[in-house]
Amino acid sequence: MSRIRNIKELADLAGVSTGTVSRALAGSTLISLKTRERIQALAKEHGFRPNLLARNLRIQRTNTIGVLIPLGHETAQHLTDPFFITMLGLLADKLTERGYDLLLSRVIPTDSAWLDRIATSGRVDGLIVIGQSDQAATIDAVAKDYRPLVVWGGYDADQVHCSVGSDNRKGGDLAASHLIAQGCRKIAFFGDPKTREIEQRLQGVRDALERAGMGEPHVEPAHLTDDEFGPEIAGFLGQAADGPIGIVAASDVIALKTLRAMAVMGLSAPNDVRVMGYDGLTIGEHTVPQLSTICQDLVRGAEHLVDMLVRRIAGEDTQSVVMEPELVLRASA
Amino acid sequence: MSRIRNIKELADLAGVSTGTVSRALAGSTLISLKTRERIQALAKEHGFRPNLLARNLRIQRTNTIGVLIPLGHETAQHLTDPFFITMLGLLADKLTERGYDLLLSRVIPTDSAWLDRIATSGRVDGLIVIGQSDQAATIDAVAKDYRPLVVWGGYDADQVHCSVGSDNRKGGDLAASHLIAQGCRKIAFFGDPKTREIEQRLQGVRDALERAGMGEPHVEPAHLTDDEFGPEIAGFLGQAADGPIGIVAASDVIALKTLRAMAVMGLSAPNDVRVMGYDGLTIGEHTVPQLSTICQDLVRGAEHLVDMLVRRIAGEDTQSVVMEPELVLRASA
DNA sequence: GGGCCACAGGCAAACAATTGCAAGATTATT
DNA sequence: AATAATCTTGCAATTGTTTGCCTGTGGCCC
Repeated sequence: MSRIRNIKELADLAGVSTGTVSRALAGSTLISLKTRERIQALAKEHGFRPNLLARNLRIQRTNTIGVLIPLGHETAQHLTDPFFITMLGLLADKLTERGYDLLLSRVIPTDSAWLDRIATSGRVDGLIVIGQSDQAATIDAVAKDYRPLVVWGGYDADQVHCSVGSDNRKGGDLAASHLIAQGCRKIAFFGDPKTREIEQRLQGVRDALERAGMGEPHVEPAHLTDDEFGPEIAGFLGQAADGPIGIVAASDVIALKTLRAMAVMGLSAPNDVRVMGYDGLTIGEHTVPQLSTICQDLVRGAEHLVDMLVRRIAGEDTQSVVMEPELVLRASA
Repeated sequence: MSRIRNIKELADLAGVSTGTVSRALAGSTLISLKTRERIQALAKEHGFRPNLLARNLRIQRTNTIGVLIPLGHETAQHLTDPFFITMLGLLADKLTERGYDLLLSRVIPTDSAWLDRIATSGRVDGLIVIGQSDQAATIDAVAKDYRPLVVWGGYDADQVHCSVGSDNRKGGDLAASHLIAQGCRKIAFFGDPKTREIEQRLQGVRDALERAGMGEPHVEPAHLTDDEFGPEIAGFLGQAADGPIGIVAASDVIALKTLRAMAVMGLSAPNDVRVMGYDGLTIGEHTVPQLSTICQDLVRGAEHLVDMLVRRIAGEDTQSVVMEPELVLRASA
C-alpha cells in the first residue's frame, strides 16, 4: 500500500485507464456514477491528488498571478516597506477571493529581461507590477505583446501599458498648496524623482510653487534605504531660516523618517517645520504628531488592478485608471 | 518571423534537434561552442525562453516555496494584518536571496486537506506555514511524511512538525510579571487562546499570577476582526475598579486596538491602565503612547525558517527552534 | 432476432521541456 | 592507413495530466 504517485498508478489499481481516472476525479458525467465514485473513494483512501504542474502544462493555465516589485531605483529596498506590503496584502486578499494564487517576486532589474522572463515562463496567467520604478520603458516593451499585465503607478499619455494609480501631479500640487496656504514660504521636496510617480509628484509641487510665484523647490533625493537623513534636513534648514518652512515628502515612509530625524534635532512638526506625507498609510495615524498626507485609495486601487487584470486575461481591453488623490489633514502640517 | 513558442520551433529554425537546443540554452559543454552560441543568439533574437512549467515538471523541481497563512481561527482576518505582512516581507527577502520564488496562499481551512493539497501539488519545493492557527493536528499529520515543511509558531514537546518561534509561555510570563512589578493587582489577557501561540502566552500569564499569589486572569477572547472592543474593555474595567489595572494583549495589533478603544473612553496608558503588547512590531514605536511589548526577533526567525527549510529540502533533518522573547519597555506599561 | 442508439471507457496525442544512450563525425595515435 | 579516442549531435523515453475521437457493449424497439 505504498503511496500513489500519479494517475497511472491509480488507474492500474482501479483497473481502468488514466483517462477514465482523470475524468472521474474531475467529476465528468462521461464516466458512470459507479466508477466515478469508486475512483474518487480510492483516491481519497490513498491520499492521491493529481499533480498540478502537469495539469497546468496540459491546460495551459495556472490560476496564478505574478506580483512583481521592481526595485530598479533602490537596490537595497526591502519588501518590508509598508507601502508595498500594504498593497501586497490587499492584492492577496482580492486575488484569493477570485481563486488565484499569487507568485511573488522581488526583482532587482539587472537586465531588461526581468519582466519578459516571468511573462513567458508559463507559470502565471497574468502579471501585476507594483510601481514602475525606473523601468517604464521595459514595461512598455513587454506590454506591447503581453496583454494580461497591469501596473500600479503613474500614468503617462504615451505609455502603452495599462496602469492604475492616483493623479500624482495633482497630489503633489495639493500637498504644496496646503503648505503655501499655511504660510510656508520655503518648500522642500524629499524624494528621488527617478521613479515616475515621484517625478510626477515633484512636478505637482512645482506647479503649486509657480502659481504662488515662488521659485524652485529644494529637492533632496532622500533614499528610502537611508536610515536617517539628518544631514539633508540640516542642509535644507540651514539655508532656509527666513520664514515658515514646509516639506513635501514623496511618501509616508519618507515623511516618518523626516519626523524622526527632526525629533533627534529637537525640532517638531508642525511648529518648526510642516511635513506632508504621501500615500495615506495607516501607520501615519499612529505617529506623533499624526501625519498629514495625500491619501491614495489603495483598497480601490487593488480592486481595480485585480478586476482589470481578470478582464484582460479574458481577452477584454481596459483603459488606465487615474484616481483622485485626497488631502488628509491630521496634525503634522 | 512569428514568435517562437517552444524549443521544437527553435530547433527547426536552427536545423538541430530539441535536445541540442535544450542543452545549448542550458550552456552545456556537450554542445560545441559554435552551435551553442548560434542557438543562444537565435533564442535572444526571437525573444524565446523555455517554458518553466514543462521544465519544472520534467526535473521535478520548481524553485518555489509555498507560504501559507492558515486562518482557521479568524475566518475574516486579512492578510493586511501587520504581523503576517511583516513576516511575509522578511521571508520574501530571504527566499529571494536564495533564488526561490514565493507562492502565497491565504487559506481558510474548511477541510483538513488544505495543507496536503498544496504539499502534493508539485508546485512547490517546500512549505512555510505562518502560525499554527487551530490546525496543529492537521499540520502534524502532513509533516509526518512530507519533510520540507517548517512552521512559524509555538513549540510543543509532542509535535512532529519542525517549528520556529519564541518561548511564548515565557513571554507571557515576562509581560504579566512586569505589570505585577508595576503594582497591577488586577490583570486581564486579551486574545483568543484557541491558537497555540496565544494559549501558551496565556499560560505564561497564569504562571506569573500564580507566583504572585494572584488568582486567574480575566480572559477576553478579543477577535482581531472586531474593529473596536469597547464593550470588552468596559466589562473588564467595570468589575475591576479597585486598584491599578494591567492588560496583556496577545499581540501588538490587539494592544493597539485596545489603546484606541481606551482613547475613545477617555482613558490612557499607562496612567489609567497599563497595556503590554506582544510581537515587537515597528508600528508600536509610532503609537501614542509608544507600546511596551514582548519582542520576538522576527528577522532571526525568518532566517531560521528559510535556513531550516533549505536544509530539509536537501534531505537534512532539523530541530525546532525556540527563541528568547525580550521585554521591551516603551511607554504604555 | 436484428438494427440502432446511447453510454462507458480506452487509446493516444498533445502540453514543453530534460537527459541517458547510441551513433556519426572528427581527430589522434601507432 | 587503420584503429582508437574524443567530440557532437540525434533519438526517444520520461515527467503527469487532459481530452478528442473511437470502439465496444448493452438495452430498446420493431
